[in-house]
Amino acid sequence: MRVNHDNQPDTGRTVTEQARRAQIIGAAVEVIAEVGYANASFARIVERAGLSSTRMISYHFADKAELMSAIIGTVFQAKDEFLGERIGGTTERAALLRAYITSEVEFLGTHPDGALAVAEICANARDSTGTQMFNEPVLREMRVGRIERQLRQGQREGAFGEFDVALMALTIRQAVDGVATRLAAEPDLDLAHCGRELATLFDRATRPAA
Amino acid sequence: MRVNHDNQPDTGRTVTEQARRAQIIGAAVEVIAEVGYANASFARIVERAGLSSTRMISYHFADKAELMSAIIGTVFQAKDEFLGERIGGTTERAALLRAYITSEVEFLGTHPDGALAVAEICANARDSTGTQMFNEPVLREMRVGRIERQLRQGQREGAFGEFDVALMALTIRQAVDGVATRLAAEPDLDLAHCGRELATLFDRATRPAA
Amino acid sequence: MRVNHDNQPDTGRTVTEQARRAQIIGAAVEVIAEVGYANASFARIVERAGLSSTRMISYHFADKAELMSAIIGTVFQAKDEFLGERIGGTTERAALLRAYITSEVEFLGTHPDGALAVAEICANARDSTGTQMFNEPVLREMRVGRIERQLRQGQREGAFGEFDVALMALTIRQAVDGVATRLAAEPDLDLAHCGRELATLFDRATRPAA
Amino acid sequence: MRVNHDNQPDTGRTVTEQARRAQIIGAAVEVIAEVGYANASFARIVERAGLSSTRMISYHFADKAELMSAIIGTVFQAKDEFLGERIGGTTERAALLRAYITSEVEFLGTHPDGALAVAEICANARDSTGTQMFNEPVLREMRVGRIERQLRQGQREGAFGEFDVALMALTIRQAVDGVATRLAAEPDLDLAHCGRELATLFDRATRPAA
DNA sequence: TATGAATGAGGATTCATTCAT
DNA sequence: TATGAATGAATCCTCATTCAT
Repeated sequence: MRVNHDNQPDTGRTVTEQARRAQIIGAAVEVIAEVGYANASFARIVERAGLSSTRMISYHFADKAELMSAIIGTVFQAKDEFLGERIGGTTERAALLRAYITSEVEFLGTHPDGALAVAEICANARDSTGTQMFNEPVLREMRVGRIERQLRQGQREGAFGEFDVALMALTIRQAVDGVATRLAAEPDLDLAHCGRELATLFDRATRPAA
Repeated sequence: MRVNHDNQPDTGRTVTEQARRAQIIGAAVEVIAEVGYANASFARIVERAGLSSTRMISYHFADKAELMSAIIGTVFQAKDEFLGERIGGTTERAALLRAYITSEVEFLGTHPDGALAVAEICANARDSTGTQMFNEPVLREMRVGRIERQLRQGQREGAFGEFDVALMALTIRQAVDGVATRLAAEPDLDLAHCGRELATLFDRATRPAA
Repeated sequence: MRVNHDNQPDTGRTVTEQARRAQIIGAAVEVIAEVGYANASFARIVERAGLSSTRMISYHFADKAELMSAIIGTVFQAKDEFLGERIGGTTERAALLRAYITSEVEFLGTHPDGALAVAEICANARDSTGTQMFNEPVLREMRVGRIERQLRQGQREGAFGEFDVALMALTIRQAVDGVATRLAAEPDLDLAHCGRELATLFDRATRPAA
Repeated sequence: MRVNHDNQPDTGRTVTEQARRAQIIGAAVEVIAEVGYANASFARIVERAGLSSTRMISYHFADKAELMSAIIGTVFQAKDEFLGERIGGTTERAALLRAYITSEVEFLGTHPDGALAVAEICANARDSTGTQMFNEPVLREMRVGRIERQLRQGQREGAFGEFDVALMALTIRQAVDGVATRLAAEPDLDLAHCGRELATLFDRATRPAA
């Protein structure tokens, strides 16, 4: 039996182990995106992954919470790379916000299941007693930490007007998640258009008073 | 055994029946708001309602879907009344939008559980096979129908600038739902402030180009 | 509340009472024929009858067993009349047997649901502990009493050859019930043909040795 | 959790798995024979099998339908072997029919529960909506396929007279099933006698016209 | 003659998880 | 590194029946 299930990066894991985890994570992402968090049972996930028994999941992940954490970690890493490539050099605050929003939406096109799965997990992940799997501060940092810092810095520099940063950040996050959900129901959705529209929306909303 | 469970208004229901349904709906709303849709089992609901067995729910509602529909109906009716009183006479488009948004947020203060429960249901309500309980058009009409119509009319009248109406409406809805969720984690949240902030945010975002 | 539920003929019952019982019996017959004895719940029966609650059944019949008895009584009465008209004057033993079999099969055409329902009830009617609702001698008399007497009398008179009367009677009963079942799956079945074939079959089987 | 429940022969199953399935099948057969199909709940079956919870059945069989299929498969395999040994070399058509019928009845003596259980399942197996578990053609092949082929071939060769093959086959099947039922109520029934009687009955019924 | 309201027991099935090898 | 075997608790829902009016 494996000991030391943990949520660290793949330190100390063999290649096989990493591959199995990736396989399970991939299947779980697809299943969650398809049937929703509540119906994403271990049974459905192993079926999708082509594995023989749910025992495989329990073997590679300590419990459901760890699997969910691993999914979030995987998707966030992919998103960080994706955003890094697109936002990298941008320094001007307003341009940065535009770039951030369009990139987030663009990311939905390359990882539609991943983005949706993470949104589902964040919105629903609780254990059977109803208590959140991730505590509020962690959840908040994951969802809006980066945006909040950007907005706050922009305000400090005078690039943005006055507004409640936390609320603006939450609204941006919710807007992107909303597009992710809509994309699932409407696969032909024009994401580039959505990105531009949202960017313009929040550009207007954050612009300093004339 | 009761027959003819249906989702119609209380036509043809006795007072007792209506009272029991209201009691169950109330308990269900609280439970969903507290532990989330996925953990809102019949067992938890009857416990909260102080009833003897889950049989009581099955007796008064055909199935879980009908209970959820009834919850949505109840909350929407309350919200419609609430909004009606606050928006009633307003005719000017921009003021109407402001009033709509602040009223929606204000409603979260009077019915925090109801608003949260409806958001949870809309986001999660699927049967055990993973297929949505309410089909996409119905769901959409419930969530953003009213806002879309307001925005479209305002654009026609020149009160608003150019933007993708569907996307703007979705963003507004998601923003309000986001506040509902945050309110659950942070009961002291200043809703009046949130309402004003959101109203200003979307006022700026929809204003015609100077 | 009604007292004196009993399985007697309609003595002492008002016209309304009789009508309600007939309505319920009719619905029950249809439901049993359609979904089988095991799935013929009170709920399905009242739904078919267009009544408001299963309470109606419990009110007019002491319990499920009495309802089943009433169904059997009703169908048997109809069948007795039907057979009486067709067999009435026949005295010659072999002709009587032919007439009996063809009439039984012909009856399936006029009361397909009734015949099937009775067969289902006889085969399946047990309470929840698994013990038969009707005891063996009663059941046997209902199913093969008449045929056995005819066969025995015919043997005594030398009109038939030697065979085990009980077994022959059972085989005839089972044959007719088999046709009833097949008719349900194959509504266009040529019953007149089936009747002639079965009559010939058992004519040959019972004929005295040459 | 086990995946890949299927109704195939024991290919790919471990010995333990096969043993457990056999244990459950055996218990189910006894229970069905004793209390009838409708009352043969998972609870009763595990109790009879001496297992701890109904979960054991759900673990080894996908659902009730698969358990029923497995029972039918098991009993049919036993019967095929049994009939094979007794009928094997027989080529003459009339003798073959006699041998078939007597062997079928003799089989009731060695597997009274199995034969009765299969008859119960065939007659009653429907899901909760009332629709048959096995479709008509499959059911028919199981019950009368073999007899029909024998009769048809015999007619072609002139060993039998004229009659409706399907109806004769059905009557034979129903006759044997009738004996199985009667045996349950009357355990001392002389099966050898019954077999001879039925064989004679159908010999007379199928014999070519003099 | 009817019905509204309620009930306790039981139905099959699914859940994530654990033991032992 | 993997897996076969098992499990207790929980899921929603349906059953025929009873109480009180």
